[in-house]
Formats: sequence, C-alpha cells, structure tokens
Amino acid sequence: MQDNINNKTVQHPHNHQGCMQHALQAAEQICGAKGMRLTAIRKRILELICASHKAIGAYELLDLFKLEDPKAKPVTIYRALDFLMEAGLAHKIESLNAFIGCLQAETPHKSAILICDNCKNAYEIDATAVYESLFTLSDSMQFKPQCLTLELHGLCVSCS
Amino acid sequence: MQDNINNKTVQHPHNHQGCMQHALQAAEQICGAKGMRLTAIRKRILELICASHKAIGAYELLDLFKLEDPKAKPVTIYRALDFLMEAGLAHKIESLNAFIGCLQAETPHKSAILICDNCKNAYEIDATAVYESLFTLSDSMQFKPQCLTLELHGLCVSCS
DNA sequence: GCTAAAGTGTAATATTATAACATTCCATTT
DNA sequence: AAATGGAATGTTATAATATTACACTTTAGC
Repeated sequence: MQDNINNKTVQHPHNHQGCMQHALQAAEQICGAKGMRLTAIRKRILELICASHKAIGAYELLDLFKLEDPKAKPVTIYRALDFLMEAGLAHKIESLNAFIGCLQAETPHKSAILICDNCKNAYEIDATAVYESLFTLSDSMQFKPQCLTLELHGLCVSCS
Repeated sequence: MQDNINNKTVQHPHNHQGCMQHALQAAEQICGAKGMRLTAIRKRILELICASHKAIGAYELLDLFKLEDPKAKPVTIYRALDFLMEAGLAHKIESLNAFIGCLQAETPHKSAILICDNCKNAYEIDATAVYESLFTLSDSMQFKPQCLTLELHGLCVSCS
C-alpha cells in the first residue's frame, strides 16, 4: 500500500494514490454521462492538478506538461483548464490565480475552499450552511445569486 | 441637489456626491488616526475608485490618472492601491482583478461583495452571520481563519 | 466516405502585477 | 536653518497571467 505518499503535505493523511484514482475515474464517468470528451491532454492536465492538494498555477502546469510535450503552449493549458472547470472537475482559486482538482465532482456541492498559507494545501469543504446564510442575505437585497467565490485563507491544523 | 447622479447605475439610488465625500472624509480621518499618509496621489486614486460603484481595474485607473499626470506608470497605481487596501479604504475583487472603494472603512466589518454581472456594480454588505457560519465550519476542521474572499456574482434587483 | 463540430497547433499579443534602484519629499533632531 | 533618516515617488524593465486569431486535425454522426 502506498498509504503514506504525501501524508505530510495534507491535513488528513490519506491514500493519495487512491484519492487521485478516484478523481480520475469520476472524471471519466462524469464526462461520459454528459457527453463531454475527456481527451488525453485534458486527462493528463487533470492528473497533474490532482497530483497534490496544493493549488497549481497554469504556468506551473505548463512546465510539467512540457516535460512530456515540449511544444506545449499556454493556451493548451488554459483550454484544458476551461474544459475541466466547465465539467466541474477543477476549480480556480481566484485569490491565488491557481487551480485545484475537485474531489466531489460526482455530487453537486456548495463548497468553500480552505487555503493554508503555510503549507499551501487547499481543501474544498461542504459549506451548504454558509451558502444558506449568504443566500438569505442576498435574497433580502433582492439580489439573484449565480456564482460564489468563497476562499478562506489561514492555517491548517498541521501548520498552526 | 445632485441626487440623481448615477442613480441608474446603483442598486439603491443615492446621493453619490455625498457618498463620495463621506468616503473621502472617512479616509482622511482614518489615516490621521493611524498615522498613515494619505498623499495627493493616494487620495486621487481613492477618488477615482469611489467615482462609481463599479469595480475598476488598475489599468483603467491608470488611464484616468494619466489624464492628469501623463507620465504615471502602473506601479504608481499599484502602490496607491496597496496603501488603500492596507488602510482598509479599498478592496480588491479577486474574481474580477478589480478594485472598489470601501464605504464602511471607519467601522470594522465582516463583509461580502455582491457583484452584478449585468450593470457591474459591486456592493459591499455586512455578512457577519455568514462569517459565523463559516468560522464554525473551519473551527470544526481546526483551521485557523485569517482572511476571507467572499464574492457573490449574480444580478442586482435593477437588472433582474 | 462526407460533413460539421470539436479539438489542437502555432504565433502573437493582451492584461495584470512586481522588482530594482535612483531620486525627492518631509518630519524630526540638531 | 542644516542634517538626517525613512517614506514616498520616479523610472525602467520585466514577470506572471491570460486571450485572440487563424490554420489544421480529429472525431462523431450521417
């Protein structure tokens, strides 16, 4: 078992190999169900994103991807990222201009992202209650919510 | 009275002249109290930001500022923005890479930003309840919160 | 196999933001 | 008033992030 891969870098030590495999399988399933094409490039970019729980920048991804395809250009990465986000398989962290894989892509979710400013890991957590609270507020202002950016920076349990 | 300036562009029609004056006066007070220097450049940039309730990009600010000082460079704007944000007089909207003036700078606040994707106005609202809800959640994960990005896109009452 | 749409290749460029170092301004001390 | 030290600004260059435009290729459905 590869139980200990990366176990120092995430809040909850886990089988990261399994975690990635799950994300990738879910991606195949989701794309299949929606008639979206998880092409080789897109799949590989998703793998690279999911390789750690740290948010990764587009140009970092490009550098990694170039190891396999030296002619790759920024637009290759941005296209793949656009697709993955469209499919709900990845999220952009606006406050970092960086990206993370979505680990709950198969179920609809209302999530917040907790970002450890020390170890740089980002955790997507269910924040349904927070959404309720915010929607109550926006309703009272007759504001029709469409898309929420909810990113909490701080220190994870391992780093504090 | 100038009651109608911009009244088509904000959710709650208001005396924008007074709104700006208030923000500028508060800025003077706050900086005075904190021993921070609201220099001519910084004050002018704040005025330009507060001239509307639409989020404004750094390079848009630069274009406006250049009308008065054609030799101005990007770093001039970014320095002023850094100062204004440090002083709590302006906020960056991460999901837009743009900036708004803070209308409650004189009182500590836990706010969310509602952004109308149609008219582009951005409203900072008190979201204490939302913060409570989120902090409960982050506490349960032993995450120490430090800085929250909370930006809700959608349609304001005038646009929906 | 043909076709239309989606995906990819390639080059160029737009947009956003910062680094590095010189100079000026300004409050304080002398 | 002159000296001084730190903050602010000027200036140049460049880094980092993201998109446009157009040509070519692949793929799914007919």
